Amino acid sequence: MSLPHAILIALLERPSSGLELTRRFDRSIGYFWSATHQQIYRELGKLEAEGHIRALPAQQPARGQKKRYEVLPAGRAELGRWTAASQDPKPHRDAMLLRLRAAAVVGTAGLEADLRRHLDLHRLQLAEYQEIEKRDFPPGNDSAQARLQHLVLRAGIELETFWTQWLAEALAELPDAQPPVADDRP
Amino acid sequence: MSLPHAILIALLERPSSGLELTRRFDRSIGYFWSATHQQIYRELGKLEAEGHIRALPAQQPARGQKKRYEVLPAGRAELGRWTAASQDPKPHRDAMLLRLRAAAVVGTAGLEADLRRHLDLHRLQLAEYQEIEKRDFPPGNDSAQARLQHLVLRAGIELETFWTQWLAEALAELPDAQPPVADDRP
DNA sequence: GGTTCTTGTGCAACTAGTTGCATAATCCGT
DNA sequence: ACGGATTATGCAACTAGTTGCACAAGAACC
Repeated sequence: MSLPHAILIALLERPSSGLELTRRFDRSIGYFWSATHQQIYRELGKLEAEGHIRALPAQQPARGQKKRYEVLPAGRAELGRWTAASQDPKPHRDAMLLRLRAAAVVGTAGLEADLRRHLDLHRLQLAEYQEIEKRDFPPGNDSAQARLQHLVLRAGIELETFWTQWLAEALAELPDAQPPVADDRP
Repeated sequence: MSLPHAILIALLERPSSGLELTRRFDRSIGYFWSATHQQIYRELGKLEAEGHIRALPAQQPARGQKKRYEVLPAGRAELGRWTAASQDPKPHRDAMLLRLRAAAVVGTAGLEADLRRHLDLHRLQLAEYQEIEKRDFPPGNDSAQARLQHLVLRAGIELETFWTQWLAEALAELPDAQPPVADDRP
């Protein structure tokens, strides 16, 4: 039940319209809490009804018109409450690990292509994170806020690093597969 | 849509009743695909209706009676098909990362206790994985099946290792928190 | 020999997330 | 000005997962 809170964070960082939020969920926020535009619009409606956000006054509040939202004090309070509240870690579900375990029983036939594809996807994501790190977190900026944001980004970097290494190992385990192409970026 | 396949894997590894499956989902399989007993019973019903599994003939098929299931050829075929099919990686959602990002905006007050609690939980899980590794994968066993299973377990170990390190770093970032107690197991 | 505890099975309702489509406004070439 | 592409907003139906409870059978209590 965290989508509303993800939206509150995004809106606190910058008031936005539904579409702008959607774009930002495709980038930064979405890296660890993804959402589609349909979910976002639905949630914006609820958050407005609850008095946590409000639409900035616009010319005509009609369909197909941009509507920008900002967070109200009640919304900021709710976010603070949620952040501090104790929450159990959600159980993971990872289909690729499951498929490897299935492969131990029914064989590895047909797995190689998808392992390779996932490896490429994770390498791409890792490169994107490293790009962001270079751009937004040059050494020397040590404000508390920047350090926290950097910490979150580093989680992304380290997780993607893990997956690229693990998938490369998995490919090496396949009986008749070529070893994965080395990642020869600098 | 992978719960039915997780169940097929478990049943191929060993035919079981609903409750036995539930227990195994609390341990091994559940480490990367969790499920409650309600989900499992529902899915067993569907899998039986589809002809993927069948109940081993029992004395009285009454309520409150153990019923053991085994996988039929159609079920094994379906699992093979699913394992080889291309699947997009699911977008991640991690509430703790989201909370840290929220903390960058609304402050870190109240976070410390839960960070510490999660750190303990991950350390516990890591210890459990390492125990399993020591018990089930002594050096020298290099059958293809064992290597694949070990690979999956190592993913769990490395992910938990990452989280314990990351959470310790996060605690170190909190303004007025003590550093996390060192993990002084051997 | 009734009571309560534990084990095993299951339904129903709810919540969160996904997929597919609908609609309005605006921009842009002709 | 007209007609199609793009931008922006949104509803509805579906799927997957969670929560809460119900009920039957046997064990164990005493």
